[in-house]
Amino acid sequence: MARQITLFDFTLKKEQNKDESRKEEIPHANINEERRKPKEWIKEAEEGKSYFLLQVDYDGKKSKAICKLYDKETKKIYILYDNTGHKPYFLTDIDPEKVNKIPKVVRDPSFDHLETVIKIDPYSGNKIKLTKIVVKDPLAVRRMRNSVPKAYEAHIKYFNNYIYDLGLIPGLPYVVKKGKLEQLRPELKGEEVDEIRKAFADSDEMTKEAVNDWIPIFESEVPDVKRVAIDIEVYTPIKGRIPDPEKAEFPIISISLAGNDGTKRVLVLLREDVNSQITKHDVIVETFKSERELIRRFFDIILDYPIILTFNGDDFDIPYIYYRALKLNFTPEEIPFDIINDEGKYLAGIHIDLYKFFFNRAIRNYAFEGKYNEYNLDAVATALLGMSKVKLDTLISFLDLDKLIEYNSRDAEITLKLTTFNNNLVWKLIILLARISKMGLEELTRTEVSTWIKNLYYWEHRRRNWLIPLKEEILTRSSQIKTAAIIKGKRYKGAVVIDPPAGVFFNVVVLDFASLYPSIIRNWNISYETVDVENCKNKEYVRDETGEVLHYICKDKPGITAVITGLLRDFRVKVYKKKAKSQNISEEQRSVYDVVQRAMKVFINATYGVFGAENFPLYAPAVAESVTAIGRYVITTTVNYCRSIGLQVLYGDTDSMFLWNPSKEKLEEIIKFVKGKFGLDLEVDKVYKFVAFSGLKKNYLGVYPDGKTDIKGMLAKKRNTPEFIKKEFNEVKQLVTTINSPDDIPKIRDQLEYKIKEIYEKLRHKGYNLDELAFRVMLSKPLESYTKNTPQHVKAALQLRSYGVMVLPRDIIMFVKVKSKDGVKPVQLAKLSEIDVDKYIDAVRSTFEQILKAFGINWGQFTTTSIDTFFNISKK
DNA sequence: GCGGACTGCTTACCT
DNA sequence: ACAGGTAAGCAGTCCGCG
Repeated sequence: MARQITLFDFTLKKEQNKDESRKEEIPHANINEERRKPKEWIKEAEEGKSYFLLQVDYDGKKSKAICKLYDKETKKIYILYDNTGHKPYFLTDIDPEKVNKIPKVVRDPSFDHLETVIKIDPYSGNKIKLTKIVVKDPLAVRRMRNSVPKAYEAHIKYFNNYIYDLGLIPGLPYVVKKGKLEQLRPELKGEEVDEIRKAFADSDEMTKEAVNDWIPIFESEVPDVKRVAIDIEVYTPIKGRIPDPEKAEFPIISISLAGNDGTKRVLVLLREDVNSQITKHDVIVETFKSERELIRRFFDIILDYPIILTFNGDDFDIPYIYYRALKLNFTPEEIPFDIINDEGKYLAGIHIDLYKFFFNRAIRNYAFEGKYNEYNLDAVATALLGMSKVKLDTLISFLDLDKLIEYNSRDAEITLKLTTFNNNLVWKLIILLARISKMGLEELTRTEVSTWIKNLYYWEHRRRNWLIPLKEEILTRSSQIKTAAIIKGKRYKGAVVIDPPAGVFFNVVVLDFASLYPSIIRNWNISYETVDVENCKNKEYVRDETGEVLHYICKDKPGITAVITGLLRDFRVKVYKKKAKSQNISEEQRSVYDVVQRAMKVFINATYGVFGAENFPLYAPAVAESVTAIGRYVITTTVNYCRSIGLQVLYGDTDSMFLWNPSKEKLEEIIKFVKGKFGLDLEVDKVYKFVAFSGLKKNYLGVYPDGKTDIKGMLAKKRNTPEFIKKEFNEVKQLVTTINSPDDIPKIRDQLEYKIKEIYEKLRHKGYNLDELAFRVMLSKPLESYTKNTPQHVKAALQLRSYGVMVLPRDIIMFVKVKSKDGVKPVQLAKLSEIDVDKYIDAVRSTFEQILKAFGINWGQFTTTSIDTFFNISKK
């Protein structure tokens, strides 16, 4: 979590040799293996009742898969043990007789039996015979898979394998019939079905077939599952030391709970060391004389909830509670938590750590469009809810109980709200993502988008009875790369960026290709099993913008990636984006459809990228390279066409074109051209009153007719730019938005000049405070890992550490530039008087130059001579 | 011993 | 562990220089 380091963040310098002390501190460090949880935390599901499937797990004691189901009526979670006799297995391409001769397989105590199965080869479409090695427990697969020459589908987690084989979809409603789960389909109105049919009228047969299966995923109701957010506060005698959960050496002084059933509760420990007077609160406050009683009460309350939400609970709250409870002599059987692989497991239901979910890059960029760029609770809540944590000017340990209750309860409230705001947007998003990826909630919220996509594709392979190919088998076909990346260390060439002029241009229309890469994947039938494959009758060559042939695509049958991406894209564009804007339905319904289209966007946009990612199990560099090559070909051809009909293309990046004052007719002409030539949709994305280009790529200020602005890439936008520069730039921006025609520009030039002189003077006179002057840079890794050089923020962090402050990865280091050996000092240790003013003038200069250049002003014109003149005058 | 040209590292952005 | 492209600022190195 990105912490803001405050002056209170001190820790003992002796922390270093903590390894030895740690071992003694954990009395239960080795009992993980034999620790057992005989208590039945969850009841079994009943025959004939309907439930929502939330997750599938493996129960080691019963050696069975278990489904975790939610009942809307009782608001409780139930489990259903597997009744189909499903067992773990993997596949191999040798005959059963040969497998029988491998002792490491057939002599293993967990070996069960062999079967011959028929699968379809994704490349040829032919049926192939394989031997299925069935075992009694999932760990046996790991032991055996290296004993056969080729082991297929041997790296899939058992519970996911179970989901694929039974065709389950987490997040959908099911009814228990004869002990098995049967999907309940939503009822659709006739016109809704018609609308969907229409959207896929021109699609291939394979897609049409699949559409029916996807409808429940998008249309089934999302249940508002009962859940509670929790947050704990721990007493810390030493300033700023973050308590170590495994040691759990300090008492839990307060636990807050906020439920979507209206619960607002704080359990607080009465203490001698602070004022324990408690006045009125809008939450229920329960006080405890002993910490043990407090924790016991906490366990009692949460057992009513099927879902627990935390913010960073995997790394802090849950393990702290767990180890602290053990320390207070709770037996493991009394604690409804367990810590497995750095995850806090809630044994009576499901625990979702929202920190991990909001940190997920795909969620940040595609679902929330970069609305937050720091990932602590305060930053995310401020950006999404407009609500922040209670500000403190002292340590938690010193707060009187009234303030502690207020602080603690706010955190739980915010955490809950992160899932309930905008009609449960985030909750619905999580469920939609679970349905699309076919993953249980706990795994989904803790993994990145490549895992989601992998799971979606594995599930789809199994549905078609396709054999999931080995990584090597894909790479023998689609690993050839033909282009060189511009950036050192990258594997292949990416997108085109057109060099923009510097200047102010009025009436700029931005056209962009609607989901360019996904559309290319769909229209060109791109997939791992269609690019550069042997035995192909119907080939289409992939040419980039230079006309060079890079790869070929096989058109004999639809590619799985093209089908799935195309289906999601068409559902999104033709059905759900429209529904999200429809005036015929309620605001609440519209917001549901907006969530649906956002969830799709995540998968659609990330699909191209994963095929170029080495760790993705279906990694196929030729696939990724084909997509960008076709992208370059498409945009280059279109830009040339624009220019041929007399339009001025000012700028473009990947899939966009900035046109200067185009006529409606010509716009329509281009759109028609693109549709006809490529079958792609080109759309008017934005219309600017004017755009101020700095002359740099990915760097401009666009102003809309109503005065609203878009700033892209400019220094003034970057998080690490000091606040005072951002503030001053903002004022300049306000000035600039008032411009309505080229005639207004000279007046603005004078005002810009004056403004900069003002800043210059204020700097010289130390008119800004240290916080405003601070550069804020994130530490991306542990201090020791900066071995190649020592950047400034690392220097500042080192100073902090030698002063006794703990610094961790993802911390934001605030430092100022000073005239000293290092050239920097952390704000906490700096004085205003030692600021290196010249360095700040440089920073002001580079930030403002980006806008000045657009207005044709040269910094040197008025700074070197005229600023000095200005000062000579003002000094008089 | 020092400065300029250069490369590499790091961070933060854009699509 | 989705991708590549662009920019800024600094760290560090090499080279030349009586």
